[in-house]
Amino acid sequence: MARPKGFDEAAALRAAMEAFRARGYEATSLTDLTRCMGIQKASLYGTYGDKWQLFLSALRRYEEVTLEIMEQALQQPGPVRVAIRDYLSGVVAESRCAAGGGCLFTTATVELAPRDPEIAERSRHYRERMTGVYRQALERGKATGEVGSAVDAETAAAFLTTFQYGLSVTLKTEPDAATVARLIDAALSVLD
Amino acid sequence: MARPKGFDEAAALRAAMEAFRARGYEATSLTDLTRCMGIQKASLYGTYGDKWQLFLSALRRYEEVTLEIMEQALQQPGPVRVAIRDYLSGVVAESRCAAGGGCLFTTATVELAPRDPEIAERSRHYRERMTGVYRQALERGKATGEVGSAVDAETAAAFLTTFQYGLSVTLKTEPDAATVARLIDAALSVLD
DNA sequence: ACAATTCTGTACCGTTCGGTACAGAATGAA
DNA sequence: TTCATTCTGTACCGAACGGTACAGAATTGT
Repeated sequence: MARPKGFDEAAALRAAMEAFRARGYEATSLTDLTRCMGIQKASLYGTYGDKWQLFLSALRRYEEVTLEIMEQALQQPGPVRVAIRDYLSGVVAESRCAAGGGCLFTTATVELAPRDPEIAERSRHYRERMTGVYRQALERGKATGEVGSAVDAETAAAFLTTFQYGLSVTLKTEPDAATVARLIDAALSVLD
Repeated sequence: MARPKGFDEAAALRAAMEAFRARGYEATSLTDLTRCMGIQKASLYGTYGDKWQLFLSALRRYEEVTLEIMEQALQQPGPVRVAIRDYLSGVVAESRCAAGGGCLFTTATVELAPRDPEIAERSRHYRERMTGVYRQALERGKATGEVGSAVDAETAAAFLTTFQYGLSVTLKTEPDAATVARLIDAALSVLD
């Protein structure tokens, strides 16, 4: 047929995702993207469409990847609180090693949701999925008696989602790991 | 001497602050600013300097205004938990009525802190001041026995600050007041 | 060899951006 | 009045942006 693509589509998309995570949508120029993705403009437009569609693709990928990680972490055997704490610690550590990382949905929500209904809708959808994963874990914890019976799983799950968003903002400027660990423990005391 | 300024400097700055709150720094163009501030470019540059300095001025003003409100709210007589809940409810309500509002520091932190050390520093400073106000209130609550003696005021205060940041992200897409109220109650259970 | 496709690289386009310059009207103090 | 200052309005600048076009090299199947 013809010459095959000379780059890894998934890897390039991952690189774009990292760039958007670090700098947001507007501040990430096409020059930034082509450089960090290791491809030329022509390849970018031919493969992903324009900048906006590339961003949406990165958002979709981020959603799938992070929710997969989250589900796996929270379904870990053992105490649910430990699973949640380890999961959040992992999020923190990952956000720290990826230079200027943080949650892509936090960035997208703050920067774009107020002026773009599609982003607002995707943001809502992501929040609901996250909350669902938390709720499932909390119900498991209530069944084993580990989580207090007075705790409403849906409310506590929504709380943890909101706390995680707050954490991703905090991580932009707070570098002290011990402080962050204490924050997580404080949040988990809601489950008493 | 000469013709006096024909507009209210403070009011114009407040208008700029609202614009930045709603759309962030990059997405707020000079055209947006001059329109919502009701002045011309020449007046803007003559009075506030360039766009960046105007943003810093808005940030400073936002810091003073919001911390003043927060201090007053948390020093209200009566139970501390009630004061905190009313304060957070007020933040939510205010963010809702100001179209596309939300916390200016949340926006600034997410959008600019990763690439601008000055914003990162100001963001840290603001966080510390907020945490300080919370801590003061919590220590008062511990003195009256209202807040559990097992609660560390500094940690709980930092937690509340982070939660408030999460709340400001949540408010970008979550319009249901009852849901938000439950989130606040859940967060306050940390003080048990 | 040939055709089809994708690559790299560069050049270019229209638009918008932040920022400046300037002309003329308005206003107030000396 | 006169002068200094600030206003409004418009026009303009250089730079950067997203996006397109195109030429030529490279790589595959037929």
